Amino acid sequence: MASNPAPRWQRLEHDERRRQILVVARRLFSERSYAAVSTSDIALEAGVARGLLHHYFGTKRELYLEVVRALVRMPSNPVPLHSGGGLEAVIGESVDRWLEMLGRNRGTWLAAVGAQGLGRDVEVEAILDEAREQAVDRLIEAVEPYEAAEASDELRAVVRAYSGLAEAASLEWLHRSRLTREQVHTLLVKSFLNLIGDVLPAVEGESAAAASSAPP
Amino acid sequence: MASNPAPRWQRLEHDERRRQILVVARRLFSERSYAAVSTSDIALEAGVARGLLHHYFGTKRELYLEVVRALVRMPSNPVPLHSGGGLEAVIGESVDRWLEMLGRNRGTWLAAVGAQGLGRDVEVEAILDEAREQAVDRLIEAVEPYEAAEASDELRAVVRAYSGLAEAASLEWLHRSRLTREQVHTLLVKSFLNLIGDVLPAVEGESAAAASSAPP
DNA sequence: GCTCCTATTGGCGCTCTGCCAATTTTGCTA
DNA sequence: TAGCAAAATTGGCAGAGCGCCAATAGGAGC
Repeated sequence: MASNPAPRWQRLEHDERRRQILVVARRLFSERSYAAVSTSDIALEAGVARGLLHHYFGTKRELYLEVVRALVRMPSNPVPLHSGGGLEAVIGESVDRWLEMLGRNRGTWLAAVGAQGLGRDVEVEAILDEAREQAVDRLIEAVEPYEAAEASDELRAVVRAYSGLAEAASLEWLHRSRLTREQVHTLLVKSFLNLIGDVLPAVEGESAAAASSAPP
Repeated sequence: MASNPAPRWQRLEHDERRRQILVVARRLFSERSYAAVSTSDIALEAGVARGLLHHYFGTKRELYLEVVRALVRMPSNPVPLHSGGGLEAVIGESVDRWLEMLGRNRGTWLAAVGAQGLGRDVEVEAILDEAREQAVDRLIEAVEPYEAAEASDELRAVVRAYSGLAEAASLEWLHRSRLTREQVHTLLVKSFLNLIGDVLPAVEGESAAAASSAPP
């Protein structure tokens, strides 16, 4: 008898179990720092044995990097929608969509960009940097129709600087509450137009001056 | 007969030994991540026993926080010199001094602002945030003579956003090399003037509009 | 030269990570 | 429907790092 001993644990499909562990890890790593989260914590909350984490992800660090990769898939900068209208309209809409995304994913975004430590973690840095660079790409695509010249290194750098402004301004809204959403919107749109229309030409002028002074 | 057995170790004064350990820790924590640096590493390179670290700093984390505190004492944003002249001259000089500081402390600054991880480390965050807020204070002091109204929350927020722009732009110079020092200078000065002269009024207008629409 | 103060060492116990063999579950087949 | 084999899952072992504390050893003062 006892023909049906209740299974002590359930056997899940590879991807499903993997996803389940990632969800728990993502939450814990967003709440506390890397060092403050032990693999036992993750295993406990996921309801599995600690060894299973290593079966799926190899090391704790690999699991962590996987979480980071999943997190930065969320846009981290204003992403344009390719609609008609003038440059201001395009940028205004991009900023709007971005702010709406931030409002929905407040906690996650704060965890992704708000944390700063010391000591360069080249792998994490590379992941975050690539995500930001992609955001720059998309923003540049939106600007290109309105820019006579092709995308220069200077344009990329200026847009990248703008993304730093955008992140800091968004923190003022979500974290410090010194700006409203509407104010951030205004700040980002006007700043972008100024950067493209006024600052960028001056910066490119510097470069031309440097280049023309080099030859004899 | 061996009347002078050479001392196996030297006994240093409290502050001196503490400083010596901090120097080593600062270097290692700047090179690698927190987890990748063991207290044994630090003790070994400092030429002391591991237990001594705990005698001076309590825990590894305390030592780490001490290093962070020492690092952010370096200005992390353009700091104005209180000279005469117009707003543009003041800002130009501030930016210039800041870029010079960056050139001298390239590695240290990159370690301090370049590293981003995941998971909020509230203590580290607080230290870095306070340093940035102080930079905002000093920048505002420089602007105040040229601003009619007193320092508003909006002004603080806009300057804080500017510091995000400044950090990102500086990374373009020091890390990615897509901008020259002169270009960063131009970018920062013109952006600041635009932010204060053009963007800030618009942002403050938003606030007034919101306030006046609230009462019946 | 002796003594006392305290800087410094060395080692114990605990937790955490990485690894691997043993065990259990479950789909498939005869 | 019972048995088989593949794969998921567990549990425990070994090594490393951290926190702590009693014991030791410079070295300054008397």
